Amino acid sequence: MNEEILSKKGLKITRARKSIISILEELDQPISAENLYKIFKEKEKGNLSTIYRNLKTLTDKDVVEIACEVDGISYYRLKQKKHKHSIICKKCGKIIPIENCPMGQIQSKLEDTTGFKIESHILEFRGICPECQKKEEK
Amino acid sequence: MNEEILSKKGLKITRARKSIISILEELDQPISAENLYKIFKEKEKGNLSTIYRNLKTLTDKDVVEIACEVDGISYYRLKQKKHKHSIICKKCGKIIPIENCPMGQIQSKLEDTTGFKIESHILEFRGICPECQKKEEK
DNA sequence: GTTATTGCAAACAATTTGCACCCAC
DNA sequence: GTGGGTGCAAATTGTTTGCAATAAC
Repeated sequence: MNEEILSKKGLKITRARKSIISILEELDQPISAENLYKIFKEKEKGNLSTIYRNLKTLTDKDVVEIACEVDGISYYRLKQKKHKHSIICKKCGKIIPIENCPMGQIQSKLEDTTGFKIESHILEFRGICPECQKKEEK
Repeated sequence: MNEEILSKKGLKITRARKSIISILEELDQPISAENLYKIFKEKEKGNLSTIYRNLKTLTDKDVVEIACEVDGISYYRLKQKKHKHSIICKKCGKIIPIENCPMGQIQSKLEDTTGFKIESHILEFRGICPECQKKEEK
C-alpha cells in the first residue's frame, strides 16, 4: 500500500500524497505536474501547488523521480527498482515505456574511462509511433 | 566557415549569429542560453533575447540542437554529424562530453520491437566528477 | 498541542513576444 | 528599398514560496 511507502519515508499520510502516488502507480508512465493535477482534481480537491510541493518532497525522498524534461516541462514517475526509459512520439506526444534498461555495461565502462561516479542516467527516444506513421502515409 | 552554414540555410549573416556559432564551435560542449550570452557579451554587444531568438532559429534549421534540459534550463550545442552525449557533475555542474555514441544497435533493436520510427534520442549521465569526489573525501 | 501540510496569492526564473528601429541583401 | 534581425520592455509559463489556516500524529 502506498501508505507504507509514506510512513517508511517519515512523511505524513495525507489525502493528496496517497492520491498522487496511486495515480502514478496506475499510470506507469511519466506525467507532467499539470496533467497529474487534472487527474487528481477528478477525485480530490486540492491545489496545484500542493502537487508541485509533494512531487518535490517525494522526489527528495526517492519515491518519485523526474523521468525527463521536454520543452521546459518536467515529467515525473514512480522511482522503481528497475527503472525504465521511454519513447516519446513527436506527433501525438504519446509516451510509451521501454522494458529493460540497456545501459548497464555502457555505464560501468564509462566510469572507468571518465573517472566519474555515475549516479543516474537519462535516456529518452523520440520518434514517430506506428499510428502516426500510418496517418502520415495518407 | 560559419557564414556558409548560415547562407546555406537561407539565414542572413549577422554579427550575432556568426558569434553564436563560433562560440558553440569553440566550446564543443552543451551550454545554456544565459552562459552563452555571458561569453557573447565579452566580444559583442547584444541582447539576451537575440541569443534566445537565434538559438531557436538555428535549432529550427538544424544547425543547433538542445542537448538536454536540466532543472528547467536548456543546454544547446551545434548539431553535428556524429552527435555526442554528456556526463553532468551533480556537485559542480561541469559538463563533459562522451566520445562515440553507444546507442546504434540498441536503437535499431528498439525500432523492431516497438514499431516506432526513432528520429533521435537523448542520453545524459549524472554523477560526480573526479575532482568533486576528492573534495567529498575530506 | 506541536509540527508538518495545505490553500491562496504573490514571486520567480527561463523563455517568448510585440513593436519600433536598423541592417543585410 | 524591403524584409528579416535586433533592442527593449512587457508578457507568458512552469514552478516556487510566504504566510495564515488546517490536518496529521
